[in-house]
Amino acid sequence: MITVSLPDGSERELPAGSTALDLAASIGSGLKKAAVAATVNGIDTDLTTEVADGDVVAIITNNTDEGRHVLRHSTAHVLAQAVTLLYPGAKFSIGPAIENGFYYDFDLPDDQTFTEEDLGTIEKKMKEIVKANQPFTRSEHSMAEAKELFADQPYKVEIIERVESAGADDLDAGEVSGDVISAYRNTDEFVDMCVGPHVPSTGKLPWFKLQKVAGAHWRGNESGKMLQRLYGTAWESKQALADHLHQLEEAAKRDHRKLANELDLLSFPQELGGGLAVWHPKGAIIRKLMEDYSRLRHETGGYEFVYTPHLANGKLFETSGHLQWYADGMYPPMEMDNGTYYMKPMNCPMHCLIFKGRQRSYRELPLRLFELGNVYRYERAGTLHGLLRIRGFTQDDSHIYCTKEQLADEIASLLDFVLSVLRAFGFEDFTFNLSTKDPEKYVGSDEIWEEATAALKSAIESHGLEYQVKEGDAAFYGPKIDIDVRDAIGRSWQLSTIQADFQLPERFELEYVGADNERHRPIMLHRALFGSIERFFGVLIEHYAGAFPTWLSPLQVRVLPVAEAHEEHVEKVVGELQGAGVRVDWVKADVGLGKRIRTAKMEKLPYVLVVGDDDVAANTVGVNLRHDMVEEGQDDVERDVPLATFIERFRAEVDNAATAALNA
RNA sequence: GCCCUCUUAGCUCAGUCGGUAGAGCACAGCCAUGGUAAGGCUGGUGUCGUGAGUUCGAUUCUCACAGAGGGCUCCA
Repeated sequence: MITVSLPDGSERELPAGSTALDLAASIGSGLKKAAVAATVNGIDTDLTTEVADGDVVAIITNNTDEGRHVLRHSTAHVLAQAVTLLYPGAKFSIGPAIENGFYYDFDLPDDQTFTEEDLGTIEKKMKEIVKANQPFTRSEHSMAEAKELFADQPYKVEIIERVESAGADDLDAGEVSGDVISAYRNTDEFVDMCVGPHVPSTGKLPWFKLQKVAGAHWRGNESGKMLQRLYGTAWESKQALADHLHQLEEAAKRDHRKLANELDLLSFPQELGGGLAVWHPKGAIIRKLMEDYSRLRHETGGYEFVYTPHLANGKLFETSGHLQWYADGMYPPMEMDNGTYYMKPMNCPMHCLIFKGRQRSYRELPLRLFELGNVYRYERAGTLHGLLRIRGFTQDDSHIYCTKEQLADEIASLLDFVLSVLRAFGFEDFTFNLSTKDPEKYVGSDEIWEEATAALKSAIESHGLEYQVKEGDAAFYGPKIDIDVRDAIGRSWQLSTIQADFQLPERFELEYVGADNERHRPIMLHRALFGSIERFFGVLIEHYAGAFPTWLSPLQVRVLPVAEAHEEHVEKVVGELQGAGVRVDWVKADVGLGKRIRTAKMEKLPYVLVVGDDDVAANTVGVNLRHDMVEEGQDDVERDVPLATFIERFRAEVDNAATAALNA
């Protein structure tokens, strides 16, 4: 007998030669069923591994993140086997588990490609493999043996050779670890190189679904061969799979492109060109509110407003360096009789010209220039994505020129500012990323990088905020803080950015006169809170699922007369609401009330007021709230509310939202 | 830019194995005058993304281009 200890500290006796799976079975049949792998003395391993006397063993179950990772990875092997059966000669490269699922990259013979229809066939073949309950059998090999074993899988051989030459990287990590190559065999024909662990057999993997076919460059390199990637999702139970698929459907319903169209907010006319939007009246109301709010905050926040043109002489972008580094991302030149002009991809060079417009004193610093600046970037066709990646957009852009000594304070107050603005739009959950110097690509002295990075860091820390450091992720011109927000359904979006810049002040030879009467070079901060108005609006649509809070709703109230006889009175009600600053309309009673209510609901209006005989008599309204505004246990309809009472409540709600936003 | 897919009425989509097209919603007219999520009847609606090729004939097949979707790469 041997004795192993469990994570809770308890010990268990088992016959010698027992496996981790035997241990699970000895604890309970439920555990045996849920077990997918084990951790023995801190190392993840297969359930079929024998445990030894004194081992510390934890069973990994399928309803944990770790367990799902194992079953997703195992499902990827099933996918690879199915593809090799259906497409003889198919080469497979890598197939890791990812968040919520897995993928596998293939290179099909004779330039064959997968289409969406093939997914069904492949899925069917995978189900057969699951039904056959094939074992995952681990074996270990020397490099030479492994190359022999995978002789007809060139991508695997390439990985082995990279390991041999000690050049393996993160991309290879799922395939190989250490000097010994491990492989998992399902059948006589199918074996895949993999570090494991895996489930004991394919029968453990029934709850998966193939989702999409995509292209992917070999080794994530744009010049690498284009492989065919299949994505799938896999879960521990039928319910978990169904829940996940349901969640995806819910997310799809929030898609800002779909909602922008349905709610008539904006569109991307084909005639306009890719990645360019036109804002319709309803979208424009929201945009104007966002801009008004932003301007108000900047006005009270110590910023000076500037305006700069949409295009500029190319010489400006030579000075700024944009033409040197980002010409590909700019709209092509316009040759004029007095020079070559470009659409501006950024506002900073022009703000630098304003700084440089006259001699500056340290007494003016920090100088904060603000502009809602329209910029144009020729994003590559394949990267466009609704409002989230667009070619013409508006930055709530500011450039702050300050002294080295002012940097830390400036950044700290910026963080307060950013958070308060984001909170006004309903975001509560933030993640901070500090990007540090890329040792391969940077300008400026090491000292100034260190100082600025320390300033950014201490600003975050002094706010008691959690953050992640992204080593080497900074732009070449300075370190930065990016702020991700979490939306209503838990997705994360990068919005705000605060970037130090040591480059542009040099290139534009910006100077101020210090207290010492000497000339000094200022430090420049770039920062955007929304990031771009367009992108922020896209995220906002998805965050609220199109049901904007009342203060942002394009139309806040709709009044519905029950019958024609009430229309005259309704016009008076509407007039009174308009007088109270409500964005309101009304609809004639020539279709059924139920139908008109339904239409208003589909338009996601916060308030629908119904006016009938009683209301005309008593100057009241029936108040119908949008679903998400109804509080727990409250009825969504309240009858006989005096109009004055409704207006009072409405003003309290909207004014609160606006003032709360301002005071946040 | 690269791989796969797609583009038909205002919207969502069906369809034509090559003979110029349909549904629901929306819209218009008439009827119904109705207190909280689709009242009834009738009707109109299309350069079938753009251009070229093959063909007696192309919305359908081929190619190019544009736009979109899913990915890869990229994102100052």
